[in-house]
Amino acid sequence: MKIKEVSAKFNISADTLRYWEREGAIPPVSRDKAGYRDYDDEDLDWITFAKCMREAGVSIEYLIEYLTLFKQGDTTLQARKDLLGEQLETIAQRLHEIQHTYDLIKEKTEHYEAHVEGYHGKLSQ
Amino acid sequence: MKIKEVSAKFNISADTLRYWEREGAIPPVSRDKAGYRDYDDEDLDWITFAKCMREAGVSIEYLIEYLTLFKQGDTTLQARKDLLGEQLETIAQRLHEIQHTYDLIKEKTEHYEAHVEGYHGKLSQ
DNA sequence: ATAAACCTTGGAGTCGACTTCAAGGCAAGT
DNA sequence: ACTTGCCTTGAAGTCGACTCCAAGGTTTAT
Repeated sequence: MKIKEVSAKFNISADTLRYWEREGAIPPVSRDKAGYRDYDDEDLDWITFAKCMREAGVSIEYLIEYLTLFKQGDTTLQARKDLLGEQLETIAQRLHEIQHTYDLIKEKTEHYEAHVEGYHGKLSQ
Repeated sequence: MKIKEVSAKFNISADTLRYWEREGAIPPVSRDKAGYRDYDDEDLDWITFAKCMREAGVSIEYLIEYLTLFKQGDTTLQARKDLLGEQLETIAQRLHEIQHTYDLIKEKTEHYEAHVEGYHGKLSQ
């Protein structure tokens, strides 16, 4: 799979895909005879993972750290688990913050609902 | 309330508080005779709001837009409600993304749990 | 065989959100 | 009066995460 297709499939710019790879947030993608990136299923799995993590606000640095451990093999299983656990904590916290804000805005919009109606009422009387 | 206290209370740097005000993400704070910022309850409410929103990933630009409408008075009630509704949408989406990532990592850590145990098992036998 | 549409790399540029700096004013304690 | 600590402003600097650019190679269609 070439970079443009991957870009379309994940809705991530080709530049970003190259950037992630350059930085070491995903493993190096193998190239075809022309020197073009040719993504295999494993590469796509890494992109899925990276995309999820980035969407949840996890930094590139963390991804690099995780991949670095991963490349070092089985002896880093515990370290990787710890790293993920740490992220899980952070994400859970973020989740609650956002939930909190969601509730606040929800309430605020309902408040507005009442006010705007009141305002319309005034206008129509 | 002086800037340092506010900074401590909200755990937001004084620089950031000044930055938000300068940008128009919160209303101008009145000054005492010395020219120092003196935050009143309303100011604190705005900071609470801004902090919540920022934590949920809402941009400074949005806050400026909201405050701009707010300053224009009651005629912008509907516009403000719309703006908040829009944000609510975005935040709900973000919430789901993060929830999704949370589940994924949770699963992954459990997976690791098994593997690490397996690994320990191998070692201890 | 030539153009159009891909791809490559290295490096520079951008953007949002701070953060730091420089130069200086006020204020409370000794 | 002097030091220490907090405050002010405007401007410049930083940082993370892209995003764009230049120069050039490949592939596909005409």
